[in-house]
Amino acid sequence: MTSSRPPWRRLRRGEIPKDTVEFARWLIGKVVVHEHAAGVLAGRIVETEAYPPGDPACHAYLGKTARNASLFRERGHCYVYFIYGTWFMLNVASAAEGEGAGVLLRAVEPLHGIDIMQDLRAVSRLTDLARGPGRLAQAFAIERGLDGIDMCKRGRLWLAHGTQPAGEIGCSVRIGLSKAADQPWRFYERGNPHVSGTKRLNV
DNA sequence: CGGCTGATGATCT
DNA sequence: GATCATCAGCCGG
Repeated sequence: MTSSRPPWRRLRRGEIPKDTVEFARWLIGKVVVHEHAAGVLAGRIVETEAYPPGDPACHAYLGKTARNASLFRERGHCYVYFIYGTWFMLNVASAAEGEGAGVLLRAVEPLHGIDIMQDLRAVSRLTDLARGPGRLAQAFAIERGLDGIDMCKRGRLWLAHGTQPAGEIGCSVRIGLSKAADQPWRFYERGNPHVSGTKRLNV
């Protein structure tokens, strides 16, 4: 691609499903774009997890704080947080203003800016670039400064429709939780090698 | 391939 | 002081 504008069609807030779990499923096959200083980074979303209102595992569950404030914004805003002393996680708020819920982007298939992602991650294998939420954030140069951005508007970080529709979508329990670990709120594109998790979760 | 473990720092109690 | 929506590296089968 040259210097022209990225080709993907931006998501409108009005077309986002209002139900968080439905939204997580719907996001499979959509595209996330970061207009980074080094160039445009884009990937096709292949794995998500829903953290709906009232879910004990949702960061909004215990109420609004400085860290999780973005989760309480209108659906479509991003929520970036730092965890395990090393990793950022990229989420999309999924509820009405003030309600508090979100969808974690767990893995993408790199589409554009792959050479930049390889520099950011220091790995060359395509399937190691953004398979897992921490890796995704690293490959996409996601950091604190991006927290709260409206991903339905023109800007540094936004969501778009894919050019390739989602394939068959699988569902499993969420990964890495101690609370509400039995809810089937993880979604992934079946057979896609960029999906994280163990073999038995990806049936 | 699956299972385990140490690293690492912000956040909240 | 505990917890944490993880990862890379290592080990055994």
